[in-house]
Amino acid sequence: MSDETARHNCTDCPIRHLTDWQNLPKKLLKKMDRYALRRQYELGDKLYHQGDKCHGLFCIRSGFVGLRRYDVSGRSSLIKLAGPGDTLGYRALLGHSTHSNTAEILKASEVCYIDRAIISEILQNHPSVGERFLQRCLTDLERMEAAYLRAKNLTTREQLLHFLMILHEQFGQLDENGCHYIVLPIARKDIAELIGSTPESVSRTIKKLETEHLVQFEGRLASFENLGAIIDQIGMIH
Amino acid sequence: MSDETARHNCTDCPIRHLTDWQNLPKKLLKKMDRYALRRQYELGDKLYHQGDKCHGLFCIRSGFVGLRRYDVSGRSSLIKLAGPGDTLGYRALLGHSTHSNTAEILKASEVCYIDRAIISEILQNHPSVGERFLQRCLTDLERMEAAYLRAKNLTTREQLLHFLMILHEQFGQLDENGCHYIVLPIARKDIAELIGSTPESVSRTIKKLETEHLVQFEGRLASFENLGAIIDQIGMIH
DNA sequence: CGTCTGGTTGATCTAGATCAACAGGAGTGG
DNA sequence: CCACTCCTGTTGATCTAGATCAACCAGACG
Repeated sequence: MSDETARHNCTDCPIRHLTDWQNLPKKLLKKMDRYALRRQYELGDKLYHQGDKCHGLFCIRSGFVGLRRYDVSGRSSLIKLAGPGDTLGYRALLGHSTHSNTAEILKASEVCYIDRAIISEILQNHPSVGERFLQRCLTDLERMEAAYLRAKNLTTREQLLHFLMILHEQFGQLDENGCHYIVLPIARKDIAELIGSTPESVSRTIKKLETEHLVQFEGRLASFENLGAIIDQIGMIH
Repeated sequence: MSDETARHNCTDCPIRHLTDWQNLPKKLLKKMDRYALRRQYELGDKLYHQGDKCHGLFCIRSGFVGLRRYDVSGRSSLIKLAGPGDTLGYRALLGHSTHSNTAEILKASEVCYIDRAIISEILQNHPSVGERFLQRCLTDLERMEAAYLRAKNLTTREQLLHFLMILHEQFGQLDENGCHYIVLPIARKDIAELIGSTPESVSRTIKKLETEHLVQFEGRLASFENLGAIIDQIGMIH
C-alpha cells in the first residue's frame, strides 16, 4: 500500500457518472470533497477484512477489487469482482454490522475512502441517498441470486464464457483487425475462484475454447474470434 | 385456490412478532387492518409469477411457499423457502420492477395480501418502515451470499444436513422419548431443487444418513438420533 | 544463478447426474 | 370391488464433469 494519501475531489471525479453518487446535489458533493481521501493500492492489499468493524465507504476509481470470504476451514471463495465506480462497504455501514467479506486488491487500484461520519450525516439529512442505497441493495440481491443460479446450473465452460462476456460488455475493445478483445484484469486462479472452479479446470477449458476457435488467449489478452457463437452458447442471462 | 377471501386483523395476528410488522405503531396496524385480505391456498397454487407486475405484498401466516425461478430452457430452481412470518414481494415493490421469481405454494398455506397502495402510503409517511425493509434487504443479501457459498462448496450430503438443521432450529420438536424430530414441510423433489440436487441423490443420501444412524426417516418425519454428531459434521454457518 | 509464483499438462478418482425400472398409495371411473 | 392411471419415492446401472495429485515449464526477481 502506498504511503501517500491525498485529498480527493469528488465533484470533478471523471468516473462519478459510474458511481452511486452520480446524482448527488452539488452541495453534498462539496461536503464530500472536504473528507474524501484517495490512495493507491497494490495487488494483495486489503481494504478491510472479514469481521472488521466498518469505518467508512470505499469508492473504486480504477483497478479491480475482489470480495473474498474465508470459511471456517480457511478455504476462500471470491464472491464478486468490483471495478471502477463501485462502492464497497455499504452493507456493513447501513446494517450496523461488521464486514462479512474481505476486500482484496486483485489489480493495482486507486480507491477513495469516505468516513462513516460524513456518510451518516448525509443519510440523515438526505433520505434520497438512503433510497439510492436501498436500490443498490436490491440490485445486488438480484445479481447475487443470478450468481447463485449460475453456480448451481452452469458448467465450468458456461461460467467462464459468461465471465468473459460480462467483461466484454464493460471493457470490450476493438483491435486494428476489427476483432473484439479484452484484457483480463485478474489472475487465472482468481478467475477459478470466482466461477467456482480450479486453476487446472480453467486452464483446460481455455484450451478447449481455443481449439474450437471461440476465443484466443495470449497471457491476459483474450480475443473473441466468434462472438456470435459464444452468445449462442450461453443464454446471456445477466 | 379457495374462493373465500376474508378480511384479516393484523393488529391481533398471532404471528405478528415473527413478521416485518412486529414494531409497527398501533395507528398503522389499524390502517392495515382495513385493507389486509387473508386467503387459503393449496399445494401448487401461485401467489405471483416470475415477470408479473407487483400489486402488493404477501405475508405468510401458515404453511410454506417456495420462490422458484425458471431459466430460458424451462428448468426451474427453488431459490428459497418462505414460512410463517415471511413477507414476499417487497423486492419488486420497492424496486419498481416485476417479480423475478414465482411464489409457489409448497404446502397448504394461509396468506395475507396487502395492496401496494396502502404500503406506499405507509412508506411515504413513515420512513422507519422503509428503514425496516432496507434492513430486511441487507439480511436477505447476506443469506443469499451464504447460500451461494454453500452451493459452491458443500456436498449434497452437507447441504441436506444443513437444510435439516435449519428446519430443526425453527420447528424442531421433542417426542415422548426425548428425541428431536421435525416434519418435513415439502416434498423430496422440492428438497432436491432447494439444495441443488436431484430426487435420486437426495434419496440415496437419506439412506446413507439412516445407515449411519444420524437421522431416521419415515415419510416426512425425520428424527435426529445424534444431533451432536450432525452439528460436528457441518460448521453450521447459517 | 537459484528460487518463487503462475500457469499448463497428464493421470487418476469420485460425487453425483442421468437413464431406466419398479413399488406403494391415492384417486377415479367402470 | 377391481382395473386403471397418476404421482412420489426408491433402487440399480452407467457415465461424465471436474476435483485432486503430481510433474513441469517459463518469467520475474533478488
